[in-house]
Amino acid sequence: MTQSKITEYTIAVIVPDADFRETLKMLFDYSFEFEITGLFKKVNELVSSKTPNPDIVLTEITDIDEVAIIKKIFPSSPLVIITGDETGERIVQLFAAGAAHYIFKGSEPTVYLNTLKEVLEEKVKISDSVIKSLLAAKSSDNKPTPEALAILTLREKDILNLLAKGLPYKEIAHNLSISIDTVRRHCFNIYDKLQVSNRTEALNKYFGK
Amino acid sequence: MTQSKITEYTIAVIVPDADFRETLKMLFDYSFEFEITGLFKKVNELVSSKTPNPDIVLTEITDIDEVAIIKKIFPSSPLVIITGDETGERIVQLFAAGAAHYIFKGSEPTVYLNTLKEVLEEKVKISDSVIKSLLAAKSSDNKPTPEALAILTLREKDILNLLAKGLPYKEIAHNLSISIDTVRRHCFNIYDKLQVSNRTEALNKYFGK
DNA sequence: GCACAAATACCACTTTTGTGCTATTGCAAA
DNA sequence: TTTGCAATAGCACAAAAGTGGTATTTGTGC
Repeated sequence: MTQSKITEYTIAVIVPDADFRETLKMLFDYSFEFEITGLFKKVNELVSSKTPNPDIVLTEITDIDEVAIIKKIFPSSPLVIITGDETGERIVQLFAAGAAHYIFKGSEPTVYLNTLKEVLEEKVKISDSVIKSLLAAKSSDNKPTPEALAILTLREKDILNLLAKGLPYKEIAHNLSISIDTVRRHCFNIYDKLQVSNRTEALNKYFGK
Repeated sequence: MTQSKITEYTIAVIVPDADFRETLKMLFDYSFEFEITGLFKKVNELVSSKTPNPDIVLTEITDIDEVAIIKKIFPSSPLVIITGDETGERIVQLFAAGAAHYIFKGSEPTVYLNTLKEVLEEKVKISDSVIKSLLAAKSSDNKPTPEALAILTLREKDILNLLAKGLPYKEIAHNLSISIDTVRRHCFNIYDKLQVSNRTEALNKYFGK
């Protein structure tokens, strides 16, 4: 007596942990809706495989560039990330990298299945424009702190903006048509005022990290 | 001869400025897709009205508390905010208050119509959990460029993150319990891969300026 | 006119970085 | 099994950055 599945979605799973991977395999094997067409430990396994495009991809990988690679291999398959990161520091980047949704690792099996189905049925979707807006909004937080702005002179800000480009003293000097020693002097004064001891720290402090 | 509208969405508009409100009224009156079912100057006008739930709400109000009130009155209607120059923290807060999207005030009429349609048709939506994550992630926002991500090894990324703090070799070495020479080697390899010649340039390239 | 800050400049010195070599170990893919 | 890369480490030298001192010019405010 065979059991026929009603709505069957193909799913690719990339999960490093062996036990967890097996658990997920069982979950999908016993579900009526999903059929695993690819089960991988790491992204590079996926790279060298010739797995056909699944309807959806589920992965525990949270490294941004690896997520990007998965997205490159299956550009049209929605990508769901399993994460234990409660603070969600990386979540923005994960969405930016192409994730469609995410699931907390400790969630119940039904949460996994329901979230995946929701994503597939397009009930939840985040538009690129919204993501862009959010990222843009966040990056424009990188404005100088008021205190820092107040204590630096105009010229010091000029210098700082050139420091931000990674230019060496010599080029800053040439750029502003002043002597290298003057640039050094300005830098020294900047570090002194911001109470830091090198370029990177100064930039972090001035531009808000 | 009457003109029948094809897809007609109901829309509520809350805009303080009289001229602008009239402009929007005209825009929607002449559009085929929207029918204004509520036109208000302020939020308290909306409160005392008995306007039925519209398909979508458009408002110029950017005060977080008032936005929250609108959201309370029409909990199921997506809310689109018209904003002049709001950047940074504020936009994230607007999303947190329940906004589905926003439009810059100076935008072309078609931008208004298209954005509203996008919100309605694409089910553009951000879940609360994502908003919380975004708020939590805040300033610790580093978004490496995909190309840069692909070529750096895990260890090199470790190093880069410490470089970003402005730490000298010595402290990076101590931090990772490896020798200074190894740190120098990693840095050299990083610069080589990113095709830059110092820390600041590397950080700009990797973290997207 | 004088005081003061900002911008300029030079010198000397130390520390940190950046670059070019070589070389070993371990792991994973071909 | 061999090949290749990641990670480790050492050494030497050149280049740049950072720190201290002093000093001149210029413009603004009192």
